Amino acid sequence: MSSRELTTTSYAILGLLAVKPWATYDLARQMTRNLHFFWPRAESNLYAEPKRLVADGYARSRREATGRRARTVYEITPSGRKALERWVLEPASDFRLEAEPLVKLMYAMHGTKEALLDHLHECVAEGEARRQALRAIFAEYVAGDDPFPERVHVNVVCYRFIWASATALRDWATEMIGIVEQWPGPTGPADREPSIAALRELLAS
Amino acid sequence: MSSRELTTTSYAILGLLAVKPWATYDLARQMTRNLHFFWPRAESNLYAEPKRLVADGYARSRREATGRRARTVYEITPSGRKALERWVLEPASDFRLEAEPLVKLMYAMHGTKEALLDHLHECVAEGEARRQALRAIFAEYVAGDDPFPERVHVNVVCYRFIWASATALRDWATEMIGIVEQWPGPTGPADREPSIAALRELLAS
DNA sequence: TCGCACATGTAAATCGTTACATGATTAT
DNA sequence: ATAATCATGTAACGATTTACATGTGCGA
Repeated sequence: MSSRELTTTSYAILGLLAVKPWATYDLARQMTRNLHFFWPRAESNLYAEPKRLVADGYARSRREATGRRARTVYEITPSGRKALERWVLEPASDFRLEAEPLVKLMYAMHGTKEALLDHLHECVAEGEARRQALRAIFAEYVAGDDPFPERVHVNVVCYRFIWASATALRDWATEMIGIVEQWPGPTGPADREPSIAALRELLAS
Repeated sequence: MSSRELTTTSYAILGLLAVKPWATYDLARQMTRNLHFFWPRAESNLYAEPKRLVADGYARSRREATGRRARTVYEITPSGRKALERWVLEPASDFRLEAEPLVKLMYAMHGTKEALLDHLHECVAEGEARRQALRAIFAEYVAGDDPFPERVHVNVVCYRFIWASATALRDWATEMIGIVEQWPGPTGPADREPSIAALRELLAS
């Protein structure tokens, strides 16, 4: 009962526990599979978080044996359920995007045109990779293989956002590659007009 | 010369210093105005970072007076310039999105339908707000008011990504509102078919 | 002259990551 | 039998944030 403020990561785990009891490893699996797209956390952190939930009285743990091996299974408590319900009703904090590739792009003039294009190709690859990962998940749903049918509709709402983001990333990068390829170098074209024209077009949209 | 590894935030500041010398406050301004979209950091951190750059020999500081008031102006060193050039050539780390609203959506079934819709409306608002902020910036560029014309083309490449993301966010949330409004409650429709159909459509695209 | 926004930080707390560690299981 | 990878952590470090602190200039 250390009564600290729970973090979003805590609630992410707690939300999983609200569905059913999980072993730590499966919690981590589930997190990296689903929430990783919009709440990425290191695995070690996922192993630590349930312990904190127990310390705060939001979860209970019990030891089980799988074969020769001990595993800890966590289960949500009524108090945990209440905390979760309270939390989802509160307003959420803003989206937060950290995009190092964009920072590098921003300072691309201090590098080479090839490096600039490399970064953009990386963006295309990342967008494409996410779409692939999502395709695999979607296929399971379509095949009826999803473990929690009662959650399908909410999950799909989330997935559609990730899909849209990944697609936007890929398409943007693809278009930018076409443009940058025509620059004489990373310092760009002497003429600012095409860039300004692009902005004018966005303003009109 | 503490020779620690620089962080992305260090390079973000360093990149600004590569353009011209800045006072701390103006650095912070510039960061919140431009880079905040894809590299958000607390202001206090932005005040601390230049000091670290000086300690590492990547920047020099000098005191100036504006009226009665002292201000510290930072300037990049040749060593700093070299570090920056090296950095932009290295591969970038992945995009990282942290979206608490989506986490709350994911566990929306433990709340009310109104809360769910509130979160979605917040998403629309956030997308719209970003578009507005960008519009203001674009207008300056179009009017020819931008301070660093030689950087226009790279900046526009970045802006176009932010614009696309903000638009995708807004459009997704708008569409989801339409769908969720027809649910009987946060536990969603009894029928999973519409959700699955949406996935099928995405798979085909 | 009162208050508010500007301008510039500092100190402490903390969430999270990196790097390591180790036994168990499975494939070759 | 060996290697790989699964499963489960721990400990230390550190970047960043939160909360505080403080003086300045300006508008009403």
